[in-house]
Amino acid sequence: MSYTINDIAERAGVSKSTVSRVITNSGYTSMETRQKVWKVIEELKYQPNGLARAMVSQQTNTIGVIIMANHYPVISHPFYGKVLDGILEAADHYRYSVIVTTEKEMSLSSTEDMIIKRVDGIILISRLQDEVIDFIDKYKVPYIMVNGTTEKQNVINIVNDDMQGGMLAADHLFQSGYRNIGVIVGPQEHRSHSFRYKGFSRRLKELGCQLNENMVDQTKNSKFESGREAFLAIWERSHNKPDAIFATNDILAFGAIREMNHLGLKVPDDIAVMGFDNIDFTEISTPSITTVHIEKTKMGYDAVTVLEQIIKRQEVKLEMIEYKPRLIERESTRKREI
Amino acid sequence: MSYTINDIAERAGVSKSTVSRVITNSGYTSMETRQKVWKVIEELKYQPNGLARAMVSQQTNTIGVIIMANHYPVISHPFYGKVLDGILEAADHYRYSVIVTTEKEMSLSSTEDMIIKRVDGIILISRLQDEVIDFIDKYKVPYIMVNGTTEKQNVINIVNDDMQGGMLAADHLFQSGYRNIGVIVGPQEHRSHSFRYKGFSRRLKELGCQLNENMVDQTKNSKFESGREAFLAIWERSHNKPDAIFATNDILAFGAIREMNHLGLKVPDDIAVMGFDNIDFTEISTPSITTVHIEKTKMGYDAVTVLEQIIKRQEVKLEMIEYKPRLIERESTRKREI
DNA sequence: CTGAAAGCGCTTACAG
DNA sequence: CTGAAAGCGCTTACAG
Repeated sequence: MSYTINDIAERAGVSKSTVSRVITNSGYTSMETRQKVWKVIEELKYQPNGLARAMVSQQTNTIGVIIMANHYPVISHPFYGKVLDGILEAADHYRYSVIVTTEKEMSLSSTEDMIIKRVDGIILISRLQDEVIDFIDKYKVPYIMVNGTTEKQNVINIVNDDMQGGMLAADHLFQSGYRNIGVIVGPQEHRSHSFRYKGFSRRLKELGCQLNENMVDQTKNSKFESGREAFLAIWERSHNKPDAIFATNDILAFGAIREMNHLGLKVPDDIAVMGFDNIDFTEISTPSITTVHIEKTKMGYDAVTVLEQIIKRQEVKLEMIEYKPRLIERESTRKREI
Repeated sequence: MSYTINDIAERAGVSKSTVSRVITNSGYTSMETRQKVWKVIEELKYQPNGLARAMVSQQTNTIGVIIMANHYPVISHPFYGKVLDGILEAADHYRYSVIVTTEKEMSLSSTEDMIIKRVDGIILISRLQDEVIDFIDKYKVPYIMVNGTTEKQNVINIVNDDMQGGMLAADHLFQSGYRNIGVIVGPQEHRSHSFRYKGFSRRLKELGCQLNENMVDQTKNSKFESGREAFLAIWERSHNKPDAIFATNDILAFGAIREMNHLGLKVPDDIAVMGFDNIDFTEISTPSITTVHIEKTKMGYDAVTVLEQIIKRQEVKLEMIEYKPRLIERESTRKREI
C-alpha cells in the first residue's frame, strides 16, 4: 500500500541497507548518498513501517493502560480521566503510544490483547484482580500500578497518602469550629476509602473529638445516590444533628448536599460539607466544595516515568510511591464562630 | 523472550506451517495433530506475536483516536471523555485495540505516529486542523470525524443536531414562562456553539420573543470564568433584568450560576439557568441543571461501527450522521406562573 | 494431511 | 562507504 524502504532504495539507486542506515542515522554513509536518499524520502513522503521495526528491535514503543471497572463509564470518571491525562502527557514526552482498555471483572481479554500486541509495559489502574497481575507476570512484561489495591509483594504502586489526607480533613473541620461531625464512608474494601476514614477518625480522636457511631454511615458503593441515602440515615438517627459532614470522596459529598437541600438545610450556613479527590466539579459547583486534593495527573505522569525506567532496565528504588495530599479550602466549610 | 511458533512446532514434532494452520484453524489438519499442538500451546501459554501477524495480514486490528486540544486536560473533559468511553466499548466489541493521543495545534506528530504504527483507521475528535486531514488522506488511512468542524467534502462527520438542540432549549424556556431571556454564547468558530445559538434565537423569534442585543454575550472560550463574566456583563448592562439564562454549554452555565450566587440571586427562584451537553455534573449539582442531552457515548460507539465498515470496505451511505438531541428538564428552570 | 519456501518491511552484523 | 544475507515471527500458496 504505502512505500517501503525498497521503493526508496530503487529510486535513489542504492541498496536498502544503505537507506536503512541513513534513516536510522547509524553506520557510515557518504554525504552524497544521504542527500539522495533523503530527497526521495521527502518526495514520496515515506513513513517507515513501525511493525517491521518493532519486529527487529523487539520493542514497540507502546505502553498499555488497563483500567479496572465493572461498569461504564470509565474514561469519563473524574478520577481516572485525570490519571489518563497525565499518562498521555508523559507518553507524548517519552515518545510512547498508548493503548487504553477497560477490563471488566474476571476477564483477561484486554490483558491478553496487550501481550499479543507486545506492548513494552503496562499501567494498571484501580483495584485489579490478582489474576491480571499473575497473567502479566507470566509474560514478564514490566508493569506498575496506580491507585491499586493488592496483597502482592514487589508490585510498584503509585498511591495517594490517604491516611494523611483523612487527617488533613479532620484538622480542617475541627479548626473551622465544627464539633459534631458526621462521616459518609465509601466501600471499605477499597484501599483509599478505608485509609481516608482511618486517618480522619484517628486524628479527630487525637483532637479530643470522638466520633459517635450514629454519625458514621458506610455505603455500598461510591455513587451519588449512596451519599444521599447515607446522609439521610445519619440525619434521622442522630440525636445531636451534625454541623458538618466529611465524605470519603467528592461524589458522595455531592449526594449528601442534594439530600441536605431537600431537607431544607443550607450549605454551609446550616451544615458544612467536604469531600475528597478534588474532582473538577468541586471547584465549579456553587457553593464550591472543600476537599482534599490528590495529584491525579501527576500520578499518571510519574507512572509513565517510572515504567520507562523499568523498561530501560534502570534502577528503580521504591516499591510504593506515595503522594502527599493537600487540603483545598472552599466555600462549603466556611469558618464558624466557636 | 516469549515462545514462538517454532518452539511449539519443535515440541509438538511438526512443522511451523502446521502449527500456524491449527492456530488459525485454516487448511487441513488431522485431529491428532491438532490435539498435540494445542496441548503444547496450553503448556507453554503461548501467545502469538501480533506484530508478525500484522506484517503478513496487513492489518493491525488497532484504531487510533486523535483528540484535538490546545491544553490539557483532555481526556477528563466531560464531553470527550464520554465519547471515548463509547469508542472503547465499541472497540472491545469489534475486537480492536485503540491508541489514544492528544494533538496540539499545528502539530502532526501524533498523527504521524498513527501512520507509523499502521493503524487500520482513525477517529478524529473535535476541531481538527485541515492539515491533519490532508496528512491522513495522503496515506489513505480510513478515518471519520466526531463533532468535527471542517470545510472539506467527503468527510464523514458524526455530529449532534445542534440547531435542533437550540430550538428545544428555546421552546422549553418559553413554555416554562420565561420571557426575558439572556444568552451566553460560546466561541462562534465552533460549529456546535454557533448552531446552538442560531437554533435558539431563531426559535425564540418564531415564538414572538425577540432577543434583545443587550441580553446576549459572546465569550472567547467555553470555560467557567467566561460564563461568569458573561453573566455579569448581561446583568449590568440590561435594563430589564433577565429572568432566565441559556448558555451554549454546561460549563458556561455553571460559571453564570456562580456569579448569580455572588449577586445574591437564587436559582431557580430569582432566575432560571440552562446549559447544553448534559455533562454528568448537571445531574448531581444542587440544584440540578436543565440541559440538552447529546448522545456523546453513542456517537463514540457509532464512530467505531462506521469506521469498521469503511475498513472492511462495506458501503457507507451517509456523509453526515446527525444525532437528535433531547431536552433534560431539571430543577434549575422550574416552571413559573405566567 | 504436511512441510519447505517465499514474503511481509525492516535492521544489523559481515564481507568487501 | 556500500551491498548481500540473515533474521525478527508469522501466514500462505505450492508441492508432495
